[in-house]
Amino acid sequence: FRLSTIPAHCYHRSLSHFFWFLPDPSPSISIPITSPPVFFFSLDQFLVMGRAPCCDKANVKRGPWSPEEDEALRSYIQNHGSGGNWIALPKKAGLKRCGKSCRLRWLNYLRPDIKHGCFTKEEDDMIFTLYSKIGSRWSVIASKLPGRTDNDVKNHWNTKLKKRMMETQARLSGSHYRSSAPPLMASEPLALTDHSLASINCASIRPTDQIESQSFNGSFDEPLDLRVPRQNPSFLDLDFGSITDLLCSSTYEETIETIWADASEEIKLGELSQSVAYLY
DNA sequence: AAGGGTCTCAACCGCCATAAC
DNA sequence: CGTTATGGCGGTTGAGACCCT
Repeated sequence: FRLSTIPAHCYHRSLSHFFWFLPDPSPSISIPITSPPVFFFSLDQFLVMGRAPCCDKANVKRGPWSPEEDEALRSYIQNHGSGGNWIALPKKAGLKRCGKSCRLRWLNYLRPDIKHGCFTKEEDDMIFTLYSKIGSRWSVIASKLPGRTDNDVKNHWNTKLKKRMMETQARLSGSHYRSSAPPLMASEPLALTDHSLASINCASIRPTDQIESQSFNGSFDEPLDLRVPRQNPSFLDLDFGSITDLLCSSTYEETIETIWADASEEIKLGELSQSVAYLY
């Protein structure tokens, strides 16, 4: 058994060796009692428990926030900050809410720098561009749109932009742009995963000798230098402020196209697809 | 006006990474 | 060094608004 399966409000770490199971209906496991038991569970009850909840769900309010709750949360955070502990905050602020719920409400709605209202065309374009390159990493996308939250961006994508993209793709079907590249499916964009980020700099991409990375530590915000061999001896040296800058740059497209152009003779398509997929 | 379908978006769920112990 | 607590994130849900017939 793991202690994590016991609700947090039912035990204290220092008391963990006090647990005892009621014989209900008949115990198949017995645990030595080394000290007087302080809590009691039936085995059946224990076995169906999931992960420890972050709060006592029976005693927290759920659903939409009232203006009074908003004001209580806003005024508490403006006066005291979140204190780096959202779980403890609701009690201090006099709210009968789960800490996670308070965090979400503040970050997605109450924060003073939140931008409400319609998305601009520039914002839509940025979302399209980033989504096609990194997939549904909403927090990364939102970080490039001042005042927008990941939840906002996600909702906007799911309700409006996804539909628009499908329509565009349908209109363009038959186009052979980058036809030998791995297909970019609307529902399954090639994601820039942590593994793929690491791969830009690691041996797994080297067999193709297509991309050489001088410095990269796996973060979206760290400077990134790429050296891409071209068909003749020259190299295309690229310096980017960050991975995100690379993804948004026009040079990014050139980089990808260059790699594809160089693929024709020396590298098996499968290997190259792999490499370019990493870059995406 | 009614009611059924669709859209929107706030809120929740559950998993994962990592800090803390 | 193993375990737990917490924050962060993407996916999903559902109530209410809106639209259409």
